[in-house]
Amino acid sequence: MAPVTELTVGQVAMRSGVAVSALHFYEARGLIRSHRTSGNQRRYGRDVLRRVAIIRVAQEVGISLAEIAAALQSLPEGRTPTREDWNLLSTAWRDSLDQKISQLKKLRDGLTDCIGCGCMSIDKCPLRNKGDKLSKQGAGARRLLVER
Amino acid sequence: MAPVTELTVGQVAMRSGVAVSALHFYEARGLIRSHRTSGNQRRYGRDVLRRVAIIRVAQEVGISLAEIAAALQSLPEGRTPTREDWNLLSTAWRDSLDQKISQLKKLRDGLTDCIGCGCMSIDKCPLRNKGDKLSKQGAGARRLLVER
DNA sequence: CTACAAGCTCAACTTAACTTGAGGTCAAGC
DNA sequence: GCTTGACCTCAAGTTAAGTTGAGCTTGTAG
Repeated sequence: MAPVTELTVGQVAMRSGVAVSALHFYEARGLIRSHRTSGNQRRYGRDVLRRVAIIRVAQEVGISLAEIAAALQSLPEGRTPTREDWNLLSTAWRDSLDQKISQLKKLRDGLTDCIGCGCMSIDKCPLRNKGDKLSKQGAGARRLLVER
Repeated sequence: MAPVTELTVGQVAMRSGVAVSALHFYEARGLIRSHRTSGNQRRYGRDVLRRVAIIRVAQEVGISLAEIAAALQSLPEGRTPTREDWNLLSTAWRDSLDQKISQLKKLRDGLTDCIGCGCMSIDKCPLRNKGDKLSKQGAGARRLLVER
């Protein structure tokens, strides 16, 4: 099949809403890839748009570029991702996303519970109690957070 | 009523799992507060533990200290928060938390949908389509993200 | 009463994630 | 064929969120 139109860095920037400098940066970090024209300018395949979309959404919810990069490793470098490729990425991420979602819910509902239960002491707080298992199993850190 | 035991910075650090330096930092940023002994040492009320718990949980899900500080403004400085105080904080945050949760779900399920629908082009991706309303309403930025 | 762990302040360093700027190249329109 | 906007590289600056270290003070246990 005829190659779909390639995109310049400026076009990707415009379409994805990400600065050119950020795209350069992502490329340096291995999150996206381009090839070069004879004049050394970057050209991107269309799949870069979806990659950037995922990068931004993931970042927005507090996932670091390093983690995103790791997850994106499961996508192929050379070609447009297939259904199977997405499947790999999705399952690789599902756990950590589920975990983050449950943590957010806990924060949201935990606050509500604190109101409902009327507890004034941190020691009896339902938000706190979730972590108590943890506090017995290791150093002081991480309690109060959802179990990992 | 007799004042509940106050905590030193070291005790708060141990019980909350946060470094002493971080507590100093949070205080400098107005996220927590202490009073001083005659010897200029910090003393914290017990409510600081819950504050720190909330700070850490919120940070863990990608909320910045600035946002957390803003939310914590609704908690009283001088006394242990009442049910009413928590209520204010909770409702102030609920929207942004709900929004983040839905964004995370969109990321998680969006990936799955991409697999399910088999779409290979960003232009037809369900993850993408959510943002299309936005792309018509302003600059290029922010599309692909959940609407705010 | 003295040793020494725990505190204090302030400045400087660190990492992540970019942005800005300088100085130079490419390519599309007139 | 040249001008002008888009690109290129590389270095340095920026903001957030802390950490580390130096130099000095406090408070508690023996």
